[in-house]
Amino acid sequence: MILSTKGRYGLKAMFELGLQYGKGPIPLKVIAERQTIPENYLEQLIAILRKAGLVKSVRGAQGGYLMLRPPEEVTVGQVLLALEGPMAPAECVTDSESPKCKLASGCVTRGVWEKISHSIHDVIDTMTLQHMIEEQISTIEKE
Amino acid sequence: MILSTKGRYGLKAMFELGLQYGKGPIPLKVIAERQTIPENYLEQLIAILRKAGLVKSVRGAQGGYLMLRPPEEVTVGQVLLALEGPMAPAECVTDSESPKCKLASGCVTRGVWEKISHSIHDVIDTMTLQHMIEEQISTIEKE
DNA sequence: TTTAATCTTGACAAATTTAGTAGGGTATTC
DNA sequence: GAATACCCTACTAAATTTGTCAAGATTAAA
Ligand code: FES
Ligand code: FES
Repeated sequence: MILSTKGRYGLKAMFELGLQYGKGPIPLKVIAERQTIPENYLEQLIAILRKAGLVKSVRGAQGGYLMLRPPEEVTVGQVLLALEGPMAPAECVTDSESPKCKLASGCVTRGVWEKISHSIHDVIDTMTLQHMIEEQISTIEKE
Repeated sequence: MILSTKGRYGLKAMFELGLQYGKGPIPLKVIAERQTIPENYLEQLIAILRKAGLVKSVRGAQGGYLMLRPPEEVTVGQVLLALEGPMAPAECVTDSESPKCKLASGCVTRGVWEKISHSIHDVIDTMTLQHMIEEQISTIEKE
């Protein structure tokens, strides 16, 4: 159960956008180079993030992408939700309105999925891009 | 990021085998019916579990499958590892010997993947089939 | 106003995974 | 030897993953 490159590339890209926050737009090309992501593929990923309302675009020369909100307000969970769908082991433990599992009562695995889901969300819903940035700074200082 | 049916069916099947522990082999057909899993497909899944050393088979009439160890000693994590591969968001935070991520130092997302991985394993490596069985019994009693 | 930078959209596609289906073979028991 | 049940392999339709490519729209800057 490894995440797809969508989530892995996408979070790296959002980190770069977080670093840049408040300093104007940054073109995709730069992000793609820094994080070694195929530029054309990243284009598709950032389109998803744009539609999810996490970033906005500025067209034309000197244009690029920028975050709509400060990195303190954007959680890892929001990014992964947009790119990977609900971060839960089964649909029935998602907040989505589809209860799907009719067998919910009497289902022997539901309890497990709920516990896994909660533990994942404890992490990703509290961790923001700002936390990632701070962590990165402190590991660099140690070298 | 929803688990595939491999993991979802497989854990349900292991639950049934856990219930049956100590009472002789149980045929696949019964498990498939109780948990509504296509029998032929379950055959492939249980082959994986057998190769992983979690169950053994008894051939012939009155045969079937049984768990090698008591349900207290089998964790959800062992089952999911066999069926879904490492339960981590990225390869680099797996115990496997492939360090893959050459960029580990300087990687901005690794910290996130580590935290997610730990929180998942906190749950699945401590939860056993016996826990699932007990939980199931207590929810039935409440009705 | 022209040019270059940049986003936007949509098409295409190879490789892999998912979620089965089908069927013949083998071992065991009654 | 008939019934039961595991064992193994092959096949497949559909979806997802992981991109690549090309044409066009928009805007800033020269
Ligand atoms: S897997 Fe959803 S209720 Fe059982
Ligand atoms: S994703 Fe593995 S070290 Fe960065």
